[in-house]
Amino acid sequence: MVRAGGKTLGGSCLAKRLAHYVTLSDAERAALAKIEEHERTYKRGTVIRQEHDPARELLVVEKGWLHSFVILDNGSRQITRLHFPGDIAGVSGLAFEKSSDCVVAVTDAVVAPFDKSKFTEIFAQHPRLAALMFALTVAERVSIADRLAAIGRTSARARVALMICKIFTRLRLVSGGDLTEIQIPLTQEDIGDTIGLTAVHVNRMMRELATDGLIERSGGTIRILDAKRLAAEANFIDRYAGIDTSWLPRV
Amino acid sequence: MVRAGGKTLGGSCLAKRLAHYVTLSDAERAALAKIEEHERTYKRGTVIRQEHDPARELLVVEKGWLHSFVILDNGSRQITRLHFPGDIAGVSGLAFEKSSDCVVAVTDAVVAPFDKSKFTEIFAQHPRLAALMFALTVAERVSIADRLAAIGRTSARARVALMICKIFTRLRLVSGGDLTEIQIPLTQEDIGDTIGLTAVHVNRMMRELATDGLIERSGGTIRILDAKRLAAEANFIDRYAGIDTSWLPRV
DNA sequence: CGACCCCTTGATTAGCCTCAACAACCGTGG
DNA sequence: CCACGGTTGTTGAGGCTAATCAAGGGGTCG
Repeated sequence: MVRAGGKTLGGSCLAKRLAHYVTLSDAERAALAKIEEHERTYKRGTVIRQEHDPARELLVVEKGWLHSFVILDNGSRQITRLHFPGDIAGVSGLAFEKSSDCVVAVTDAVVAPFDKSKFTEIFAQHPRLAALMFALTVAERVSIADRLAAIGRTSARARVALMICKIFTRLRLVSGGDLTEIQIPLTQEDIGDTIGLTAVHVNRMMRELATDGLIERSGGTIRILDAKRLAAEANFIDRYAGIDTSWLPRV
Repeated sequence: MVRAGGKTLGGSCLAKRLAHYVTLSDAERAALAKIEEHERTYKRGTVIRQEHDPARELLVVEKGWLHSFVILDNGSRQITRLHFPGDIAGVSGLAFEKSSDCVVAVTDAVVAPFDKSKFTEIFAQHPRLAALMFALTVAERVSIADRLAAIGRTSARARVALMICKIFTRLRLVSGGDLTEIQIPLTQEDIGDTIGLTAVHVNRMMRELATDGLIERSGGTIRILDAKRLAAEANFIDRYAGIDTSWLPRV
C-alpha cells in the first residue's frame, strides 16, 4: 500500500510486496533491484529445480504461479507450497546445500533467480529488510502449520474450503483488488496433493461446496458466493493481514 | 516462579546450539547471554502462553520439553511443534502481535523469555547471528513440511515411525551422545495430536512396531532396535545435519 | 484408599481411497 | 477443418484404513 509516488517499481515484485509493510529507503530499493536483475521465463509444467539439485539460487516469482513439492517413496506427491508473484521460492536454499524439494512452474511464469550470496549483503547492510523477510518467513511457517492442522484434524470438505480461502487471500495481496473470482490453473489432483486428498474426493467436495451455495464453478474459474461461511467451515485465519513490524531495526 | 539463581547450568542453551554451526565471537556470545538473562521455571502441564495472548516475548528453552498447539473449532487439537532445550519457542511473535498458538510445558521446564526487541539488536548489530537463526528457521520450516507430507500422504505406521525418528534426532543435537533410548514424557494422545491420529491408533501402531522388532518399549521409555528400517519406513531425512553456513556474513 | 489419568484391547462404523468407466476439453498433426 | 491421443473432470461401486465407542487394568497423586 505504502508507495512512493511517481517512481515506478518496474518488475520488482519483491520490492512491491515488502513495501506493503514498510516504506522502503532508496538504498533498500536499490538492494532489492539487484536481486531481481535477471529474469527467466518458463513454460507451464517446466521443472525449475529438481530435488537434490544444488540450491545456490533462490527464485523471486515475477509472474505466474509456481509450486514446490516432494515425492515420497510410495510414489505419492505432497505439494508443500504454492508461490505467487512477489513470493520467494526455494528459500530452503538458505538452510541447505541441496534443494529439499522440487520447484515447478504451474503456469507460464517469469522468475528472477539470484544467488544466496545476495542475502549475505542484505543481512550485512540492510538489517531492516532482513528482519522483515524473517518476519514474513515466520508468517509463512505459521501458514503451513495451519495447513498441517487442517490435514491432521479436519474433514476433506474443510480442507478444500481452506485451500480456496488461502488462495484467494494470498492473491489479493498481489492484486490488491476485491477479487471474488479466480481462474485457478491447478488440476484437482494438484489440489488434492496440497491438502492430502485424492483428486476424486476433491471433486466431490467441490461439488458439495457448490451445491451448498458456498462457491460457484464454471470452467476453471471459482467464484466465492459466501465468503463468511466458507471461512468458518475452513477455520480460516488470514496470517498476512497483520504483520508486526514494530520490532524491525531503524533504517 | 522466578528463579533467583546465581550461576545456573551454563544457562546459554541457545549459544550452545548456535555454536554447533559457527564459532561464536565474544561479542556474539555476549549478545546471546543478554537474551538468556532471566529464567522462569514451569511445572509440567503449565500453560506458558495462551493463544491470542500478546506475543512480545519469545522463549528460549533451557531445560525440559515444551510444545505448541492450536485448538480447532471442532475441539480437536493439533500440536504444531515440540520444543527442546536450545530451541526458541513462540517465534511467531516476530510476525504477529498476538500469539498464533498455545505454548505448554510438557515436563517441568526452565525457560528464558526475552522481548522481541532483543531481536532488533541482533539484526542491527550481529548480522551473522541473525542470518544463522534465519537459516535454522528455514530448516525448521522444512521439517514441518516433512511432517505435513507424512500426515497428508503416508500411513499411520509411517507417521509414528517418523515421529520417533524426529524426536531421537533432535534430542541427539542437544545431548550429543548416541542416544538409542529415551524416556518420552508425551502421552499417546500427544503423539496422536502431533501426527494426526487418535491415541488408540497410535497405541496399535507402536505395538506393531514393537512386535516387528523396530523398537522396544518399557514403561515410558522407547528404545530403537533397528534404526535403519525405522528411518526407511518413515521416509526420514535429518534436516539439521547439514546446515549451509557458507552464505553467512563475516563477523 | 479413591479418583483420575493413561495404556491397552476388542467391536463396530465412517470417511476417504481405489478402481473403473465415460465425458469434456485441449493441443497437435494430418 | 477435422481426427486423434492425452489430460482432466465427473460419477458410481466397493473396500480399507483409521475413527469411534466401550470396557478393563495399572499407576500415581492427593
